[in-house]
Amino acid sequence: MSKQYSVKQVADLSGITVRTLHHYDKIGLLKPAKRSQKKYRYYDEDNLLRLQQILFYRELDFSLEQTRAILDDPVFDFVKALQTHRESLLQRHKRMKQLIQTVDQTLEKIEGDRTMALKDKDLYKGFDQEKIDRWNKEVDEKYDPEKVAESRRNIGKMSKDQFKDIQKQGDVITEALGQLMDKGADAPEVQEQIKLHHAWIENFYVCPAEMYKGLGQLYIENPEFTAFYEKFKPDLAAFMCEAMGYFADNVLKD
Amino acid sequence: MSKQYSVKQVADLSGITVRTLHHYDKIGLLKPAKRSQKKYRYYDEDNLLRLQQILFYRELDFSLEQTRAILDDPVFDFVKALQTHRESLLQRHKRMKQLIQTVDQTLEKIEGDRTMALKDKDLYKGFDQEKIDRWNKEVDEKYDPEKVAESRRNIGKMSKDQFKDIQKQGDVITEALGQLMDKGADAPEVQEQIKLHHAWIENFYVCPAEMYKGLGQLYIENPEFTAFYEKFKPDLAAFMCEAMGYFADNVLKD
DNA sequence: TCTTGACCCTCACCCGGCGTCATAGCCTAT
DNA sequence: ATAGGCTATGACGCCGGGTGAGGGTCAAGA
Repeated sequence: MSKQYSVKQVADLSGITVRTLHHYDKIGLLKPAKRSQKKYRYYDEDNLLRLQQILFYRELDFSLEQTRAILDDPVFDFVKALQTHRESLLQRHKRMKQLIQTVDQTLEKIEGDRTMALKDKDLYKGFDQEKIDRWNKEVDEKYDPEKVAESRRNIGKMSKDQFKDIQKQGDVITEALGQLMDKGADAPEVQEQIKLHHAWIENFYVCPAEMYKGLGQLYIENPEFTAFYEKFKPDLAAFMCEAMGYFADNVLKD
Repeated sequence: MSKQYSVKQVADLSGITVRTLHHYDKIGLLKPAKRSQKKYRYYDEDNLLRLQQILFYRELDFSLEQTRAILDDPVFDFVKALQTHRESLLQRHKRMKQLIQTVDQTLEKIEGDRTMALKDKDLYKGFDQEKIDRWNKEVDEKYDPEKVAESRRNIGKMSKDQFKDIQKQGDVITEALGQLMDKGADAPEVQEQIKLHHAWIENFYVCPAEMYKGLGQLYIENPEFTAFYEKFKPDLAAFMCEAMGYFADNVLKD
């Protein structure tokens, strides 16, 4: 009599979960060799072999149904199944490439918007292109990559509740700024809120003066952002941009 | 008052289904601007704009939840969302490449098995490598690509019932051969079943003598196939291989 | 012998992104 | 009035399991 294995043992040996074994049993993909009186599942060596094959095809992204078809009758077009599958993989591979390109283009466009804001709008006469380039470099080098990476990880780890909280905080600040639009962008009340806003932004990334200015420009250059702020109040985006510029120049002024 | 659009109109304009609009409404991703007394949904231009953005992110394979987060608060890390997403796309892209390579290797290995069967096993002394190569070419050219492609399409179109029927036919034939293992591989009864087997194989692909021989070899060389036939009877794979060889030489003999 | 803790079972709901009914109400044209 | 084309809601289904709940089983130690 050959060895027999419990669900847990098989799970541990193969690195899948017990639940998955239950699932494979239920859908008839891998039935245990024996069931004890008490309904315990016991697997034999053949079962393990079959499981290996199942996992092999799973690795290759075959569906469980396809896998079953192949294992139960490999003659039925084993090679062609592989070839067909290869085709579909190739398809998806191409798609991924396209998606990445599109994302890249979008990123470039946004980055372009920001640079444009700095370059063409003639708002920063004191900074020539060389300085801007140097600043870009500095941001890359100065803000310790480890810290940046860490803050990213933090964001990834944020719970949904934390996420919501922070979103609400942002909304409160924006709302407050909306109420202050009759004041000038340099009014103390406004600047107080902007200070909060800047602190809020720094929840997400280190944001020195020039970057904060750039962000303000982005608010009026990029429709996504503009639309968002217009929902609070008409022209809020422009107002914020101005207030943020003032704050960057007079308070942050790195 | 700006124009308003019914579900159907929006669906037709944007190329998605009405159901999808219902779904987006339910999950709060895209709420219609108005609901009539009778609960009919009416969308306005802003809704259409938002839908465009939703579809943009959908194109990029963002989840609806991510999309909602981005559209409802683009400030919350719009750029980083893109970058993170780019990472995950890149990951998947790499994975696809790997999968394709693995499939290719598997295909090569199988092809290798078959070639080995023809080349090393010294079973075909009459055919030198050159002839084998020529045969490979001929198969590629002779069997009208259109027909091959068509048969592939047919297999793809096969209903599940047809599929099952054909699988059963194959099992019946194999079973019958299992019962005949006490006869010689060249016995008339055996050869009769093998004839059926060959006809059955040609359901899937044109299978001239040499290919049929190769297939027989594959049955004993490739564990997938061997295991399958061993489940019917021990040594059935070897028996079939022999009988198939005999049939190829004496009946098909292209 | 009894208890503990690790293991096992089944049942059943959950995720995403909708497709696909079923059932019923509404609107318009003939 | 009747047909057909639109609309609504609600519920189940798909895939590949995750994640319990609620209860039974087993071996080892006190």
